[in-house]
Amino acid sequence: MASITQIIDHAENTCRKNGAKLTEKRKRVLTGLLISKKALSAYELIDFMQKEFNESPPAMSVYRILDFLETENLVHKLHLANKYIACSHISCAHEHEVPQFLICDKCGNVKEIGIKKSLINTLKQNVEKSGYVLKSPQLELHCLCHECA
Amino acid sequence: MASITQIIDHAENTCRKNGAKLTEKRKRVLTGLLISKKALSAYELIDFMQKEFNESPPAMSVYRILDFLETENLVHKLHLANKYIACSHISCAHEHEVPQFLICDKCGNVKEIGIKKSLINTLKQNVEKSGYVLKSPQLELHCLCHECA
DNA sequence: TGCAATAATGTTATAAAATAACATTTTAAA
DNA sequence: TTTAAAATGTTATTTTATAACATTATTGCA
Ligand SMILES: [Zn+2]
Ligand SMILES: [Zn+2]
Ligand SMILES: [Zn+2]
Ligand SMILES: [Zn+2]
Repeated sequence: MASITQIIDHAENTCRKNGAKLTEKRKRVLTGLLISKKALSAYELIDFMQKEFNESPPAMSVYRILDFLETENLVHKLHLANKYIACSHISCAHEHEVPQFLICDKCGNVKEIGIKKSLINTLKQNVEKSGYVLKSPQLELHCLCHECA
Repeated sequence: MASITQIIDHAENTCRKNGAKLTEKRKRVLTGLLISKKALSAYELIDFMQKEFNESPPAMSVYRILDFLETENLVHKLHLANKYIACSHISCAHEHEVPQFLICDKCGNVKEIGIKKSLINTLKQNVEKSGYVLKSPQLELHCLCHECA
């Protein structure tokens, strides 16, 4: 398990390669999400940063920064509850798979797993059979985690 | 394709069987959702009813009524965007399957299809392999509809 | 029937989440 | 250095959701 500093360094390199800049403020927002074990809404993240770093960036900036981090594939947005979570593969070299999120409805813990190609194909086929085109097969499932089950 | 009146009558019977009451106001909210082809938020639904029926029930009541209709399986809530849509099987006699929603990201049209048992099992297995328990396999997928693709 | 108890709906206030419009600061190029 | 673009800040507003309490309607029963 890489340290936060290592993760941030790695993320900075990834951004640089994409011609994007991981600024100090962006780093701190990302650090917040990395430390938090749960997915957080923008406002929850601000509260969290206040407690952890004694720093509350304005909501607007946080929204923009989260958008940026999402574009760079450093965080994911869970539409299910409009919350964000740091990518589990944030320091991996491999291409990012389509993520599937297991969200514990009780304690809020989230686990990110990759979707099997075969499952994606099944989904795609189902969708096409209905005359639709699948844009993103990202799945977000209501679950209970090991502790809460 | 059953008429709205027929659907409402059928829904009323279903409710009665469950010991619940489909009141006039509940009927009108449901009618709104039935006429709308898209999933609507509570507030969008109020606007829609204002235009269609020249009637705007208070938001609080609409939220409560939507909760009721959801409990009775007459409408579904799409958590993806916190919107509601009338069930496609609202007049069917058969047991309701686990729904899978194809949501057109461009025009907002939603198609409700049933999930194959085998797909549900695959999902369940994936989840269990990760130490979680699947609470609800309802799927909400980002798609493009035939017209928008 | 008349009267409680319950259910359904209404009202008002407030909280929470998201976005819009514009200002300022910082950074990178020319 | 000057200028353009990018990043961030500020303020206001909109949208969504819930809480607390009031009123009305319905139902069961004395
Ligand atoms: Zn990821
Ligand atoms: Zn849990
Ligand atoms: Zn349905
Ligand atoms: Zn469409």
